[in-house]
Amino acid sequence: MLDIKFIRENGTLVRERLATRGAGDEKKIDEVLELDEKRRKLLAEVENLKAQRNRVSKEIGALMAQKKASEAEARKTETREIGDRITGLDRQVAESELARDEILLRLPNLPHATVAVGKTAEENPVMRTWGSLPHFGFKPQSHVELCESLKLVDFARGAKLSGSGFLLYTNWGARLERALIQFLLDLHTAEHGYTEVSTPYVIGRDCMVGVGQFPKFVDQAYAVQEGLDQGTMGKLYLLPTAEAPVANIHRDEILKETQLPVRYCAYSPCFRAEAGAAGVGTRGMIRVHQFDKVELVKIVKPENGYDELEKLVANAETVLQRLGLHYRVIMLCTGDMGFASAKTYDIEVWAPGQNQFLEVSSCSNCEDFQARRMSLRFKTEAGENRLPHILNGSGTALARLFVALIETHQQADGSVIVPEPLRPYLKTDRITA
RNA sequence: GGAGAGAUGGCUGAGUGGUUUAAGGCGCACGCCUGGAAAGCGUGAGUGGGCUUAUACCCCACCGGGGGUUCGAAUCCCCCUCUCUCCGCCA
Repeated sequence: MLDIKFIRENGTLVRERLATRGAGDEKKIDEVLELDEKRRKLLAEVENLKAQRNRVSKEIGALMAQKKASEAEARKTETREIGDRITGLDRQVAESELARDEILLRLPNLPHATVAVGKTAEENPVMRTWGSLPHFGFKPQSHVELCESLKLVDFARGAKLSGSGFLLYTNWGARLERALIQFLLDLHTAEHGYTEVSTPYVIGRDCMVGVGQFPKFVDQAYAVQEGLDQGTMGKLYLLPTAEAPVANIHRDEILKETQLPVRYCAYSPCFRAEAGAAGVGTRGMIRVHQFDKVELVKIVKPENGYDELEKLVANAETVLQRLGLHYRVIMLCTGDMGFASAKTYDIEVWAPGQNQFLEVSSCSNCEDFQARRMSLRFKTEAGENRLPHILNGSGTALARLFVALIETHQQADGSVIVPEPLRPYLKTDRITA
């Protein structure tokens, strides 16, 4: 959420920056300012009345204590009407506040000044590339073929259990998935200084609002209904990413400055309805309704936000380097950035069987956009409460990592060589049929 | 799922309609005292919002959340959430 005070004082700037996203959000600014103006006007009015009522009530109390009942009665009738006016104004204040926040909650974050301005993914600048295109002395198979021949994933039965977009990993496939999860968690905790957490997979509405998933993207979430009681319907959601619960761990708290930076990593499955994406890259494991991911979340002082973003990306890159996978880092341009982010780098890994790069990580600095939504602050040494920057990044998403890994390390005989760092977890150096 | 108890500031713990402007204690910060410290004494200290050049005044709101009664609610009434104890069920 953007700071209403900032919008008030920098209307032009806000409109310009929002316009670079190309979604027309800047048109909402006038309306927000109007509602805000209205709210503050009504608020001043009602607060004066409340001050007046407080004074008179106190006087009545004093009169009662002095046993001057009739005088007290007179003051009561005199002020009775103030209460009605207050009730009416209170309602109007609440209405304009609600209307204002309804818009504010749907306005995306302002892109950082260093973000490339552009409309679509075509305009995302490539920051760097690591490794090189793998060479094969044969025609590389796609992960779908490999999964079938090596019996790593049973696509048909996954669909039987839960519909298309759900995977049944089998035998070495299941073990490889588990090995990857453990490798990633060990890497980020032991070497990168993150504290591991394991969160509920079913989370409340407030978590979703806090990270900016709601109210705008409700239709992308799976809502959980407890039993058949309609009263509980829609109160809980399957998490779309561990970012949602993890970033909210300190919601409504004031951290001590010395606690920062906070660094968490968490494994979780991620559930995405992918409404409207039917038919887009649905074959195989590239776009599914449920996938595993290890997520990294940082809460840092604002002045360190962008240094920490670079480090976050580097932490995620380490994963691909260790696994010997060719990848590139791109910066999302203003038109392609996510709702809550001020600056995002995506890491894309090369998938030889697809002959394309696949997004396996998205690392963002959301600045204070989420912190404001969830009322997460920290107290400086000087005693001032400030909003921290909240960063998140995948470290990394698994289904696509799985794809790139088996496609890259496949051999002419149809087996897959297991990269060195995974061998202690998988207890084998080669996956064969 | 059933029965009961509870939710008050950083913590503890009073407060059942009006000097509560939330007592007292612990802890915290600063000052006095001291050679230094402890003890003692004094002062201060929450969150959000409005007004404002201002983190200065002043004002409003906040005692788990939401509604209601009243001139006035931490206190009375209704609904909800969470925690604890016991019982039942259960991996």
